Amino acid sequence: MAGSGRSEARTASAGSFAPSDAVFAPVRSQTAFEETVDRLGTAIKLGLLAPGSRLPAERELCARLGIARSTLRQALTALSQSGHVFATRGRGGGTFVADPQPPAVPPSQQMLARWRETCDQRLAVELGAALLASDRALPEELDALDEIAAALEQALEDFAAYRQADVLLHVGLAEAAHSARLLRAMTEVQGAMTDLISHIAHPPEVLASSNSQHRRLLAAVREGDGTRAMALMRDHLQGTEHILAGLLPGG
Amino acid sequence: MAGSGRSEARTASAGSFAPSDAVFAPVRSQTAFEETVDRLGTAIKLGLLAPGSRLPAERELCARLGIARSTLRQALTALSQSGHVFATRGRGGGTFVADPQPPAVPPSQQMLARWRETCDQRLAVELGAALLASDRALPEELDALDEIAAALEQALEDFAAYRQADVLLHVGLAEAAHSARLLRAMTEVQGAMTDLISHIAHPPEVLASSNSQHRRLLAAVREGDGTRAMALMRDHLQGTEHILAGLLPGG
DNA sequence: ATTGAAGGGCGGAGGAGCAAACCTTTTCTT
DNA sequence: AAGAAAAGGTTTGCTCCTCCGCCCTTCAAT
Repeated sequence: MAGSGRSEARTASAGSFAPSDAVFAPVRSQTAFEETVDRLGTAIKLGLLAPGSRLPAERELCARLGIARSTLRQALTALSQSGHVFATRGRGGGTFVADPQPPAVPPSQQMLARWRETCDQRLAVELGAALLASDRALPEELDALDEIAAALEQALEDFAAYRQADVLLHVGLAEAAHSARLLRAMTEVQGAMTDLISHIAHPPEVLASSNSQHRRLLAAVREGDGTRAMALMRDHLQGTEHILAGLLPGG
Repeated sequence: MAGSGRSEARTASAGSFAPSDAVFAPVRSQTAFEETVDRLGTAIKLGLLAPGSRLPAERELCARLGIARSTLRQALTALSQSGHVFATRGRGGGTFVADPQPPAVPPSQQMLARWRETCDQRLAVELGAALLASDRALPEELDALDEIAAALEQALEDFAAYRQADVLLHVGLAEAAHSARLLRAMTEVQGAMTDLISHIAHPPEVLASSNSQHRRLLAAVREGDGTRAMALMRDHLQGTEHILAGLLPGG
């Protein structure tokens, strides 16, 4: 890059920082269409919108999303062509989440190349969620999380089902943190993680150990012990990272 | 909210979650123009681009940002009209960061209403940065951070200067975490925090105590003790939160 | 049979962004 | 002194995204 060592004369006073690379990195602005496909598609892939369930009517949904109906329809058309939703017409009809969901597509080269960044982002989001949930979670929210943890223990043999419940647990934790931004960040990063790991074999022993971590994590959150919750979360996430580091380049 | 208890018949299997509010929240995609003004404006307000320093030439900058030159010029025109940059023509000219920077504008109602969300986001980013930096920071990066901490201790009386060095410290920590996304998230959230707190009086005693936290935090990072770094960071951030909670509504 | 609620389909208006020129100013080189 | 080079400033036309409004088709409920 930078040809000759052209020293810029006067730089910032406090050291030789060069964060300009980050400041001048490409601005990538998604269109409303792309963003909508991402949002709905991720929610569906994560099981946040259950198979068979009905989406709000187009005229209502576009109002909620703050976009024009034609734009929403473009997104729905895309999701319908990829087999994630289907629509029926007439009164009582609507747009429904497809019941056998289409098979997941393998992650792109880009995704695989940036897997460590994704894990870093997840680390931040999950630590924040664990700490805030320890302070703010309501008893009924914790009960719901315990139920999900119980469901997880029944799903050691079926990774698709396991992953789905796992996502609900982590998203539920972010919900219990009562922070809308953290919740959105959590769904985004879980979507990226699902893309990364859904094609990887997970032996039942690994899942069982993961479950024990879930239990201890929820206990710490219930006690309001944020420090322990963060420590447990850290260990929990390192499991995934080690698996990925063993399988992907750039470890 | 939700008017009558309209039970949706069949929902997800594992509990009564309703994350649909988050899934169907408005998609608001910034334009390339807005995003560019934000990026450059924030970098300037945070002091990441030092007053008097020169931006890359328009033809180069628009290539780096991945936008058309006309779009970039719109952004530069906006920043020039707000007094953040100025341009000189001819060979050897260019676009420069204005030297006395224009006075900061008071935060908008929206900003003030969402201050807690901003703090939550900051918590996640800073915890992640602290932990990752403890694992990954290079000695020379830590030395640079120590220098900034030293500069901070000379600035107890001038909050503008203090805040600027403080930002450099936190952004530097994110840099030492070696995660591009975390770095960008850090600059974003520091920009939001600066908007929130720059109009608040900070007594020197508070800043002094903050400095002692900085020192202990950097020591923990240098030792690679991520757990302690996170605990110290947590305490450090709570200081700001308490101040804001005392002054702003919605505490 | 009628009605109402749903998806499906135009067509035009407005604006954002891009691309490729060309102009003007200033400084450096020859 | 002349010219080349490097910068910001300007103009034009095109494309694509998005919005808005209106109408059509389907089909269960009444």
